[in-house]
Amino acid sequence: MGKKTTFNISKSENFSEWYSEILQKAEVTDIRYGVKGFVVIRPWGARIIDKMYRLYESAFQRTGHDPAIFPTVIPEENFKKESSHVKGFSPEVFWLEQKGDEDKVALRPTSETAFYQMYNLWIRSWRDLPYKMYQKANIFRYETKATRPLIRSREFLWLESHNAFATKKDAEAQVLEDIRMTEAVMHDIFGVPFLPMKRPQWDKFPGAEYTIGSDSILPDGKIIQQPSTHLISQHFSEAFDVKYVDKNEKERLVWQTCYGPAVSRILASVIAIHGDDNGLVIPYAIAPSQVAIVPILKGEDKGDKKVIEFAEKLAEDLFKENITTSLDLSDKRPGEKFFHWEMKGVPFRIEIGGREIESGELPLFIRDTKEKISVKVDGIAETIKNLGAEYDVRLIAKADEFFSDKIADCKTKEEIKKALDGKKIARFSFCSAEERGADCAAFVEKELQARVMGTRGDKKEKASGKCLFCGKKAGVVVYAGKSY
RNA sequence: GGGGCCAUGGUCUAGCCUGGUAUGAUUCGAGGUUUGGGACUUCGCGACCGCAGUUCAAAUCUGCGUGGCCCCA
Repeated sequence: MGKKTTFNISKSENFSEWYSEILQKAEVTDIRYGVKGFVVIRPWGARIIDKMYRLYESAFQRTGHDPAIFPTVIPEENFKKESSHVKGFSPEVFWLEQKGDEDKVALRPTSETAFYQMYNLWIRSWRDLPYKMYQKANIFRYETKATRPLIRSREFLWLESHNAFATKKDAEAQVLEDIRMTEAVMHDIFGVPFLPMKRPQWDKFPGAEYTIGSDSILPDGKIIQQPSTHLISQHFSEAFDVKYVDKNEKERLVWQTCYGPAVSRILASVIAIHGDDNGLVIPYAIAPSQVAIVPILKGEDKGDKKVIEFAEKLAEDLFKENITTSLDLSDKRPGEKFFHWEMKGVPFRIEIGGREIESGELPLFIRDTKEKISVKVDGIAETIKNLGAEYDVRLIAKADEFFSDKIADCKTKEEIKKALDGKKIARFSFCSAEERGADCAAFVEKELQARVMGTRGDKKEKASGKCLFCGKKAGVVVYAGKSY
């Protein structure tokens, strides 16, 4: 076996460089486009993203959301209607100057102010509610901090839902449904573990009553915010005058929520969490190619034609069963092909030579465990599907294990520091997640270079003792970590 | 928000201090020998980030711009 490794850098030793290198080597992205914060997503990455979108969209539709496609630009007037929203987003908006007297327009940094203008027209009666709609969109934010491909780009790919309800209770139930959707898709399919964190008041979405973000962690111990859901209550319905007539013929403002999973950023987590020093490891459910077929060729005169025919038929049969394959007929040597498809993160590899045609047994290599087993040609599609399901269960379990180990309970500042230095998330008692806790949070940032992520959004955790920073009675249990 | 480092064929890299024909590997294309875990070989294509300045002469020195990476807040 060759001594060469695929990467110069190991993921555990230097995640940052490993990440840059894997994106390039596996042809996921290309950073040479030449505009800061904008990257090209190459076919291998685009195919993963395509599958992720399909799965996420089907989850939206199953939960009663309708698709829509809104313009990329937002009129300046709309954008400015909700005051805290303007204030929060203004610094990162790309503005487009138009010709002549036409008003300037914003490249959407999020689309509340696009949707709600129309909701004002579309929502008339209690019969229209709940009103649940989503779109697949490119979003533009002028990030000033260091940009990283997929992790923090100035243009990213996401889905955003904007929902309207008759009551606050209904809206709050939607927030919980959003968290369940994150669990069902991002965790249960893509294998990205997270904590639903209710953001402190000083860190909520501009225009929201409260925000629940899904925080995941990368191998370097840094927190990455994944989908967030927001109860925006009536802040926008007031600004955009989105009203309905209730059963008693009274006009009422709707209660609203919004939710935004960034698919391109989730891909960053997928790559970071599952990948290893041999390259990508992609869950079976979203792998661009689920099986690589490598024919072992020995020369025209030694039956290559039969081997190729056999391999082509196998690819065809698997295709009919909705299993995507890559049949590698290039003239590289087998060993090189093996390494190539491993690096690309294809879950399974099948080798086919004269021996296999004789025996009807195919060697099947499994990417994550790197073991080679033997499978029968008969019923192979079924076998692969079963192995694929097991494959994903294994990846998710491994990711969960990695994640569960990352939360450290801390009783002193020193313990918090130790947790953070050990690339972990610190959990500790804290005075308050309301505005009055902001000073202590600023202290955490300054002294520990960490961000208070918030309190659990899915359950209550009981605080005890005093806040470690101001000494007042602790009211909440918060989580803090180094942030991207 | 502040600071540092860097930019040479597709990729990685030598040369830069001390200005004068740009090094090597890999990739890519063509051929041959090969093919059950990264083969070998011959030939070929291909580069000094942009603009300005200094100079007889700039990859090399200076300034500005653009892009990338890292550290700190």
